[in-house]
Amino acid sequence: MNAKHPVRTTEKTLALVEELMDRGPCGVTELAEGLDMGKSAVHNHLTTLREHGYVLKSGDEYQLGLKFLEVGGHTRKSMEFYQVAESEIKSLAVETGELANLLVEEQGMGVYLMRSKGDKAVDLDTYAGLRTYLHTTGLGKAILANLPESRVDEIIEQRGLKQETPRSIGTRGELFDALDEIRERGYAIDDGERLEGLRCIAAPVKSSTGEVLGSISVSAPASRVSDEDLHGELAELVLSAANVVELNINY
Amino acid sequence: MNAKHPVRTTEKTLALVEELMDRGPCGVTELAEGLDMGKSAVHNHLTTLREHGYVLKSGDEYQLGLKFLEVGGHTRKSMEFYQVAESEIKSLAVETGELANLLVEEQGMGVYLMRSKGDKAVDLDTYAGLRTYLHTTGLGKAILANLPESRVDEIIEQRGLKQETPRSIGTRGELFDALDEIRERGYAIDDGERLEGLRCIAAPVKSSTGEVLGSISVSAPASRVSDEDLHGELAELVLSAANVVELNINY
DNA sequence: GGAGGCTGTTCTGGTCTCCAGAACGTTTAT
DNA sequence: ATAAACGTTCTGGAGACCAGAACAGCCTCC
Repeated sequence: MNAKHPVRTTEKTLALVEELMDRGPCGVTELAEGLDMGKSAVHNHLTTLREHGYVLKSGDEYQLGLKFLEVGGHTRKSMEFYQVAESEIKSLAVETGELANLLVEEQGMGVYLMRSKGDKAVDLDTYAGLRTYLHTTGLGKAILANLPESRVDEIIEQRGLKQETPRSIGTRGELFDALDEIRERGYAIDDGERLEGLRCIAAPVKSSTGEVLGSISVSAPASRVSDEDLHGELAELVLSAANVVELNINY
Repeated sequence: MNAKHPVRTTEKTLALVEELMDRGPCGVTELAEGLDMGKSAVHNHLTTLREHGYVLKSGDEYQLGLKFLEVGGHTRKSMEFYQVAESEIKSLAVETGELANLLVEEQGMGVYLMRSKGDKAVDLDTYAGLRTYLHTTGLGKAILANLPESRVDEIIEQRGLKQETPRSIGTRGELFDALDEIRERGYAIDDGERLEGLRCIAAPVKSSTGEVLGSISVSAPASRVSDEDLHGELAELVLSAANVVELNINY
């Protein structure tokens, strides 16, 4: 897992990118101080990134460019799972009028592939590409519930069980109990665990070999979703969408 | 513009990323040959990128990870123009039933920020993040028509006037004539210039200071769009959408 | 079955390059 | 005016990147 001979110069470039992402547009000096590097080094990295479209300069400020979106968009587009699920997520958003989401697991984290807003949908601070801990969302738990137990332990080891809110899962035992329940029921729910007042229902998508490919969810404010809705019509719509994706992937 | 002291190691990393994007999942040896580098160097770069989530490994193959989408998605989300235009593009897709697009200029190229499919929409090979030459699309020409003449010349100089199809603009004179017409009319059209049988109508979005922020378009197969539609109802819908975005941006 | 051809990975040290720090040219603030 | 910030350029010595060789697995094929 850990590189035997890491390329330190590349690591500096990546640190610079992260710093720019956190700070937004800013100057050379500020970046150099934040990264504990000399101004000239930061400047050299910035101009190099700029020549390749990864960084932009306006006036005396530098910021990230859309080249990352090009590479990321291309990567996403080449994923069969995304291609197949895209239209289904949109339909789900239209049918429910709420926010529909698509998540995959990567390196022990959940990555949102897309979100689609229905006409009543709440506007969360999620976006395509955002990473989350798997144990803190319904989408993530739906995936964890369909991974081998050993892999789940690996992920706990690697990423920990960060408690984002008082209600989120904090121990291995709690998590495995929750995953058992999800497997039995076929879908996961999140009742304000990530965000107060937000309810969420998520279903896994599995390949013909039983491997989990990702998960699909609908998020809605608790005020609009009763328990009967959640476990009734909403569950049916989400499960049905997941099923359609499964069928289309496996032909 | 050109870096005085480029960081060569970073340039190698970026070349590796591009190579992975072009080839898709592949092994160390193949990459090393394609890049004319030693296997060990490629391996070191790959493991470094992997530790930061930019590259994934499955079996003996390496491929790009979704970290690029995270950075790119974050960059896009932090653009006011995107935030404001997103819902309007979706509405436009629903109203017309066709494919609606959002483009911005960056470093002399057009970058698609998003596309939204209506229920009849054709499925083009565009995706969020894709770069195109500005002079080859209606979206790009709508932007060029609202840039200072000197900037347009800079862009021609930097990017050239690549002729993607026999119908696309090939000389500076042709381009400036086309831009004059667009300024007069208020919107740009593309009648099969980029793709045979595809018609496209695009309008610029300008800030209160008159600076062009990007452009909005609808693409549809020629079989569904008569000349009267194109310059009538469709033009009105696109111009109206652009106008709404302008109003929302300038408050 | 074992030899030979592929992989990806590790190791090494000589060469190339990255970068701290100093100096410069501008702009802003006092 | 003066000072203090900024971004940019320059330099050479310390340091790291990488070609090439060697290793450890796979396969395939007589």
